Amino acid sequence: MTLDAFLPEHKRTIYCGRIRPEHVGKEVVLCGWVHRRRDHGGLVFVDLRDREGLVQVVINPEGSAEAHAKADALRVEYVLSVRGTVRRRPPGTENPSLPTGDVEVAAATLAILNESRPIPFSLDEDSDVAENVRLKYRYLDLRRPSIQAMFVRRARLARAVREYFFENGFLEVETPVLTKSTPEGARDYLVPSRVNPGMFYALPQSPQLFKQILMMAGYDRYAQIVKCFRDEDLRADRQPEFTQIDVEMSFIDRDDIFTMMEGLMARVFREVLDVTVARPIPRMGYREAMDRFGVDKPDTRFALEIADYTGLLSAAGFRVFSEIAAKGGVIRGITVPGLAESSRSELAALEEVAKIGGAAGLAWFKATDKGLASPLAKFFKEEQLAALREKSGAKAGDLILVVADTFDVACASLGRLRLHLGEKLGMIDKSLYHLLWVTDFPLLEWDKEEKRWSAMHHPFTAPLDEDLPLLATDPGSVRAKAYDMVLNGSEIGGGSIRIHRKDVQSRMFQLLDIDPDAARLKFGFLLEALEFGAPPHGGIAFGLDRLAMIFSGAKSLRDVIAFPKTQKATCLMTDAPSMVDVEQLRELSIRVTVPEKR
RNA sequence: GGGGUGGUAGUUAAGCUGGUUAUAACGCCGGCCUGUCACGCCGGAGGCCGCGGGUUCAAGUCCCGUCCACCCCGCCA
Repeated sequence: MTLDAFLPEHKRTIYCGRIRPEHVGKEVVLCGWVHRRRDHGGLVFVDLRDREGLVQVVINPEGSAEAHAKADALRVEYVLSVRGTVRRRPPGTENPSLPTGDVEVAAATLAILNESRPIPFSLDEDSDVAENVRLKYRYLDLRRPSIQAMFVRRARLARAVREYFFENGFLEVETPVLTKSTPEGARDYLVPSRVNPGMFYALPQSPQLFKQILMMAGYDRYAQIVKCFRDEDLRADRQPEFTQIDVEMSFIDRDDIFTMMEGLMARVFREVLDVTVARPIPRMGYREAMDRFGVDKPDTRFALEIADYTGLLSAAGFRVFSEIAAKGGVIRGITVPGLAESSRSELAALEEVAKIGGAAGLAWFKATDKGLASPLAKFFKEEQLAALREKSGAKAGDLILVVADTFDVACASLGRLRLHLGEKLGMIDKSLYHLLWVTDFPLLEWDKEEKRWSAMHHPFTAPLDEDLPLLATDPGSVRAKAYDMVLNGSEIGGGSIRIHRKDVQSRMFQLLDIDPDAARLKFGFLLEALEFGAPPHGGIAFGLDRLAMIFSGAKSLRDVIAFPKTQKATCLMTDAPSMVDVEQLRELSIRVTVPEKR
């Protein structure tokens, strides 16, 4: 078949999805894809689709014999330009499920600008297609209206962010993508330097050091929407390249960051979702979050909080419990409403959930009219059981689930169990958006494998002033001026007030067991900059992709990234990564040590 | 590195304890059809059952290995 050339008269005058009764009588030119064709032999209906939606085009042999002759060849996803007149649909043929359903376009001329092979999967919204197929033909998947809606929303989000920072006097400064590999943190993506054989750049895990340097350079308020790269294993909410809303400010303390960022949240929630954010956003200490919810990013849309029974259940009775308590462990539990009738297998399933968090087992107590029923009941005194029931607040019909283990394991297991049950029992109101600041994170955490302290946030995070003396005596209990923003149980941002004094920074490196020579080699420029008048400063970075994901109700980051990577960090559309020419490698002074497959 | 789920036509799935020619729906191709909108009606084509090996008279089905996709743990300052 011969295709029509794209002539000036084929240029669009209006989007398909924008046509309304107010356009009745007007001549329009539409450009779009054939979403569906209904050929009645005589009359042909074509649903023409573009970015803004779809509209029904009617091709009548009596109206335009030429257009009708062409219509016979039309297939799904052919690209058309249609000139025609908007008219009201005959009474009784309106389609109320379509925004354009009261009108249709009567085609006068029709240009077939391109044809399409039969598409490998249906673009219908209700068709459920395997993700690997969708990702291979990502350009087709991206045509789906619901996917396009996500990218429209994401673009609106990014625009709101830029406008907010612009209005508040922030400067957008670009930072390098080819930069220096730094120790600590995630694995780097490396880029070989051809002109410096044997040497490598790293792609930034974040522009952390550059934004701090910008503060030292006097740029005061910086914000950038920027790509970051981390070579770690993927998850539904983790991609190797992702986008941060990166922010840094000078001459500020934590409250200034909170206030400014609460303004940002209010702005984007208003612009993207038309939701009002209640300010100030609640704050919770890290320790409280762990105690009450078992995680540092609590979903506060529902209760089901964790209670501590260490004192209560370790005293005499059950030896497993008392031994764990004696070793410094904890005995904690959650009280689940209405689950006392759970079967053996249902309880076993809950135990499996707890085990993912590391728990060795899950104890349970069923609250009845008479008291607490449990295989463990015989190990405890009547008063203990009564006290447990009292403290748990369990009513008849409720189920108390108990984990006894180290603090970390108990938190991980019960936190996971809590989310699992909250979801399963429909305790989460999905229409809610709960924002929360989590503050006072530990400065350091003990790295069991390397047997040394490592920075929980990053090595440039300032300790709380009142905890400074503890640096020498009890580093593990030092809290940091670090904070995360949590939305519905998801970490959407995190930051800190930075160290701006060289002596404190040097002590930090000392604690982290980074010797002065190594520190100079890796961060020499930062340490030196600290000697030339570094202002007090701090900042934060938000995960733009994660925000877009939550705003769209997506289950995976891949849904809100136009060209995402698979779990093995490959791109099914381009087939990246791939082998390169030997000559390319020679130029880069690189030899590959992987044996060739077959 | 580890645990789990899945892989059968272009797509989505069925195929039980191994047993004639591997089913269905949608899509595709041909024909008919002037008010449909998941249009309808008639006819047709379409398969390396992910890949490799094994057990067996016989494997889509059982066993071993492997690849791919997804979820999770570790990892992610």
